[in-house]
Amino acid sequence: MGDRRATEKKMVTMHDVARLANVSVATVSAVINGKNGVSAKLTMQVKEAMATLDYHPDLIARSLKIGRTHTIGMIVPDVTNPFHTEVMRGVEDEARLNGYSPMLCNSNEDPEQERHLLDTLFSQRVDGVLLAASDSSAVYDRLTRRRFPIVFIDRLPVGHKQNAVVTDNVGAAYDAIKYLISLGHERIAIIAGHLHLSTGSDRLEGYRKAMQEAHLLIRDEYFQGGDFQLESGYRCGLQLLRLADPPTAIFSCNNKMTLGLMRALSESQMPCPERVSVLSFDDFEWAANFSPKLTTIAQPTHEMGKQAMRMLLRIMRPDREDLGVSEENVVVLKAELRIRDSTASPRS
Amino acid sequence: MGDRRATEKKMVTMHDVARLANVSVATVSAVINGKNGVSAKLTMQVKEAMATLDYHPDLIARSLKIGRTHTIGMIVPDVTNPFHTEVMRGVEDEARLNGYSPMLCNSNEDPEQERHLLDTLFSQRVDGVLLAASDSSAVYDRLTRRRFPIVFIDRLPVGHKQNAVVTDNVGAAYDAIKYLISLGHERIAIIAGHLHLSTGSDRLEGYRKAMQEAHLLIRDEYFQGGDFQLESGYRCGLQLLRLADPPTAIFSCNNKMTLGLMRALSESQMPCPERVSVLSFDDFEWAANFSPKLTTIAQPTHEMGKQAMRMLLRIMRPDREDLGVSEENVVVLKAELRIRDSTASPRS
DNA sequence: GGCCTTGATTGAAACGTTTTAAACTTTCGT
DNA sequence: ACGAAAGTTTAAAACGTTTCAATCAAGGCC
Repeated sequence: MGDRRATEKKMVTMHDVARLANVSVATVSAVINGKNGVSAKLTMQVKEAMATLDYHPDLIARSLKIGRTHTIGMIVPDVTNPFHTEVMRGVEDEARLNGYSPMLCNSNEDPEQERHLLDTLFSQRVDGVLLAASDSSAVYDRLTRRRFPIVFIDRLPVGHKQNAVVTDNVGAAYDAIKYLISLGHERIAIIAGHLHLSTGSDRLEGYRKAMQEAHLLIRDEYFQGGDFQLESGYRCGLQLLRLADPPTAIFSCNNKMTLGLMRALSESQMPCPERVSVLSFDDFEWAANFSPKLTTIAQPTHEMGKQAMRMLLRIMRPDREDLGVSEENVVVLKAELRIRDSTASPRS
Repeated sequence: MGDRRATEKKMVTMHDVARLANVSVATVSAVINGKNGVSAKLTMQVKEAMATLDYHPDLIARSLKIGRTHTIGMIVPDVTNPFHTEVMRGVEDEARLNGYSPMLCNSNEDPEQERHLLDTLFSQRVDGVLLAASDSSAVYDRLTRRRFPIVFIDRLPVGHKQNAVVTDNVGAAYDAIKYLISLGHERIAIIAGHLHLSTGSDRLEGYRKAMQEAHLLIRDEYFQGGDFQLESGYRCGLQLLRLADPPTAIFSCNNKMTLGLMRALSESQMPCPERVSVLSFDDFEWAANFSPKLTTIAQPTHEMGKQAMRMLLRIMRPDREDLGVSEENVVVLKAELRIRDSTASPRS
């Protein structure tokens, strides 16, 4: 033990195993991959050799050879948003169950970075990607032209309805607004998200539908365009509260914006729900401990991740002849309204 | 366009580029890697060829050849915990800045799964890993023996103090308890985390130190052992509240357990801070909107991620002769006490 | 015009696997 | 005993890069 170089970093390879087991690399490969046709004796020898050398197969080399990496990419706009990590959990469970490793990436709600991530993932030869989009449709086209396996999750560019698993956003928003109306609200405002994304536009549509059906006026100043980030919720909230004729209820289109909105409310000393009701998309662990406890629309996050991963697995299967069949390939999940203390009848 | 197989999935390779550019693959490789010594003319030809073919280098093949993947693994016990995703953000920023792609994995606070993840990452030949440990020291030894680049982050098995970036947990806990004492509390309980992890034992130690220094009794029944999960916070909370002589203040050792604790409080109709004060480790975006607004210990999450990634980069550098130098290689960051409304003087 | 030097270009050998086809065994029917 | 058939084992050719060493072209110097 004197001549070892300090920086030795040699990996133990199949050849080492083969040598120790007095066997060819082909045989080693065969036992690793569980091929039958290897005698019990050699199998044993190989297994022992692997154990004593603590051999770990080089997945890089294997991937290069077989052309698949058993790795998938998952791009979300914000890892610190519990909604996305919860669906990530669903994805992960289903992925590992099928021998895939997901790699989570963060686009920061930035189309530029999203494109960059897609390029990187592509270069890393992931077998497919799950995408909670931040961009408009351009990217999608580029990839789909290459028949690259991709499944949209939660949000997708408006106009595309393929390979996606999403919540029934218009239905959920519609039900939520109807609930507010049933409480007696008429001056209902909305803090919307990015309108070029399905989550943004669909939730707005649900709002519109419910309002129109109740013959309620949708005032221009009650529509506030946010961007799903905390800061925009705060800004939009202040705008609404400053109005001469402020709304009695506010529908916020995601959890982060709701958080901003609540800050705006408390800074403005505007009691909720006494003076203004708040109803928010996205339930989260903390919602029930909020002050006040938040009425939310809970999406089936874990299920969403699971379903998306399943769809991706289906698409990635090399033996797919089903591409021409043009099944719609869209899974729509139902959301659930969780009524708590942030909503009440107006002027009660 | 009639003879194309439906399942054609041919990647465009360096050879294709070389052929189109009338050049050898070596030249293509040279221009891709920005080596000098390629004429302007050929450089141009190659770049054009790459563009028209929309060539993306195969990182798998490259990795196999050069023996590095420019990928690192990051294992956290719970992706849905905002603390961990915030440090992940720091890691990510620093990693991408240096050309590394982090892959996030979830051990679910399960040593078994953590071991499995480490094996997988190792087989995937990541260049290093960042680990928020769930296991005791065994794993660490195995890896360190192979000189595998690893940096512990936030939490590490007790007894190990190498290659880690952590918060000054004992200091932070000590200050927090001193603050409670200064408010006049004497019956102070703790909901601790896993004691085989540094975050668990160090925070307990800080608590002990402050109590002893103030000559306050540490009653057995005021110590509750949790496991950093929501459920355990709830359970321990109920235990404490049921005591004949309940504490006037509770120190909860992480955000998830605090959430459980708050549920226990509200179910038991125990007003906070009137009857019992709550002080929690881990600040998070929602803490200030909690009911009541939570007094917390805020760790520098983003900074933590950044520093850890930096340390890993240092360790991964192949030209490291500094291993013998045996520098302690531990970064300790200061936390900050954020006083809000969940703490008050007793019986006020 | 020969001879060196310098710089640009390329052929071919790796990297650690999988896989095909060929080369060995053995068994067995005749 | 002989050959066919069946069952094991292996040599060698990929996979798409990088890189070393060798080739080639072009000046520069006497």
